[in-house]
Amino acid sequence: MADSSNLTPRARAREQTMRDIVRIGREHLATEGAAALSLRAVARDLGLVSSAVYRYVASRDELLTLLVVNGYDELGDAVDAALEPLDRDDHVGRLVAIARATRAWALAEPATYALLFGSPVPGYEAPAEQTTGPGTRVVGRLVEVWEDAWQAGAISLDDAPITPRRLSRDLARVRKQVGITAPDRLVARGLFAWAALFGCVSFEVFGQYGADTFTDPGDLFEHHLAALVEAVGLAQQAR
Amino acid sequence: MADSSNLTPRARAREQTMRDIVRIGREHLATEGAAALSLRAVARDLGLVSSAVYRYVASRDELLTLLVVNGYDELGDAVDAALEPLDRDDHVGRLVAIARATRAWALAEPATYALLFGSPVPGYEAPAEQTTGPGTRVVGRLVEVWEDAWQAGAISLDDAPITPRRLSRDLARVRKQVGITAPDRLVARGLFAWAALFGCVSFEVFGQYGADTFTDPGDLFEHHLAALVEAVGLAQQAR
DNA sequence: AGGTAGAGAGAGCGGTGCTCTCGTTTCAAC
DNA sequence: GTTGAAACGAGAGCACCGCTCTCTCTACCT
Repeated sequence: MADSSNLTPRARAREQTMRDIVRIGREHLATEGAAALSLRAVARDLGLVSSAVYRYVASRDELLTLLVVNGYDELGDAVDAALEPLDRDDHVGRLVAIARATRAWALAEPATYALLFGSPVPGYEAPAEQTTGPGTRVVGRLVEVWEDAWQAGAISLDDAPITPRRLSRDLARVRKQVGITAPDRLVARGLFAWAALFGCVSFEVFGQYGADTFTDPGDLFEHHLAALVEAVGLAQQAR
Repeated sequence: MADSSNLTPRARAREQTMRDIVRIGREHLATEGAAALSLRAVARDLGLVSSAVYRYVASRDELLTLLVVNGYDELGDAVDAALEPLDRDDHVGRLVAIARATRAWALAEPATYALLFGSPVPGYEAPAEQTTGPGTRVVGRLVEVWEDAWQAGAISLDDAPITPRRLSRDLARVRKQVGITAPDRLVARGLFAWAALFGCVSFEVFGQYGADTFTDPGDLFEHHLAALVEAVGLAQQAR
C-alpha cells in the first residue's frame, strides 16, 4: 500500500501532482485520443508551465506508459469485480463475465481501450517490464477458467495432437510459465478465445459495423459470446 | 478507367502529382505510422513547399482518407487474387483463403492495416460515402462464401431462432441490403467469423502476444483458423 | 545555519497543420 | 493571337507541439 503518512510535505505534494497528471492525462485521452495527447495541454490544465511537468514525467511517452498501466489495472479490476460473485465451478459463467466486463469497460473507456489494444502509437513502444504484468491480468483470468474447467472435466476436447512441433513447444513453454496442466490444444483454444473476444470488442468500439447497422450492438455481442462459448468447448448455454 | 489521354498537360501533371502524394504518403505511413503522417514531410519528399500540397489535398485528414481508400482497395485486391483460383463450391478453402490473404496483407502493411482496422485516428472520421464501398469488399467475399455454402447445404446449423427480435430485425435489413437468402443465424455467424478473424490478425499485427512468445505466429494462426472454420459450421478440415 | 536538491518560470529550438498573399504559368474563351 | 481567369508554387506567418536549458526560489537534510 502506498502510504502517504510520515512523508515530507514536498513528497506528498509530489505524489498529489503525479496523480493529477495521470487524471488529467486520462481526461485528455478520453476527449482527444492518444495521438493528440499533449503534455503542454496537461500542463495548462494543471496550472503549470509546460517545462515544469518534465520534473514529474520524463517525456510524453512516459506519460503514455503511465496511462497504459493505469488502463490495464482498471480493466483488470473491472474483470475481477465481475468475477467475484461467481462460483469457481461456473466455468461458462466466468468466461461470459470476463467477456461482458471487458466489453463494458471498453465501451466506457474507448480511448484507453484503443491505447491498450488498438494500433500502436507510432514511435512509442510500451516498456515490457512495466506493462506485461498488468497487461496479462485478463488473459490470466481466462487461463484460470480453462484450467479449472479442464480439471473438472467440464470441457470437451478431441485428442488430435497439435501441429507443428514448434507450436507445441511454444505452447509448452507458455503452460510452464503460467503453471497450468491443461493440454496444448486447450491453451491454443484459450488464445483463440482471447483473440476472438477482443476482435468482437474492437469491431464494436472502433466502429467497424457502421454507425446505424444495429440498434443495440449488445445483442450481437451476446450472440457472438454464445458462439465463442460453443467454439471453445464449454458446451453449456451462455444465459 | 481513368484515362489520361486527351487531357491538358496541366491536368496530367496534376494526376501525376496526386499519385505521387498518395505514394509518398503510403511510404511515410509504413515507416512512421498514421498519427505521425506529416503533410510537410510529404511535401519535402515531393520537392514542394508545404503550402503547395494544399492545392491537391485539402487537409491532412483528406490525405488520410485517400490512404484509407487505397488500403481497402489493396486488401480487397489481395483477397480477390487469393480467391481467384478456387472452385466456387470449395467453401472451406475460400474462407481459409480469405483469412490467410488478410493476415498476409496485414503483416506486409501493418501501418495501413492499423489505419483501417485499428484505433480510429483522433479527430478524424473517415467519410462513409468514400470508404464504405471499398471497406466492405472483404466482408462481402465472406458473405458470398456463406451464401454459397448455405445454398449448397454444406453448412450445419441448428434451428434455434435468433434473439432478441430487434437483432433479427437488424439482421433482416442487412440480408436485404446485400441480397442473401441465408438465415439470420448464419449471417450472425458470419459476422462473428469476421470479427474473430480480425481479432486474430490484430493481435498478431499489434503485438499483443509479446515479441518472442511464438517462433512462428503463423502456426498459431493456422490453429485459430481451424477453430474458426469449426465454430462457424463448415465442418471440413482446413488443410 | 548552510549547502543541496527539488520545483516552477521563461526563453528558445525545430517541428507540426494550416492560412494568406504574392508572382508566375497555363489554359480557354473571344 | 490576345487577354483574362484559373491553377500553381513560394514564402511568410500563426498557433500549436515535444523537449532543453537556464534562471530563481524554497523546502529539506545534515
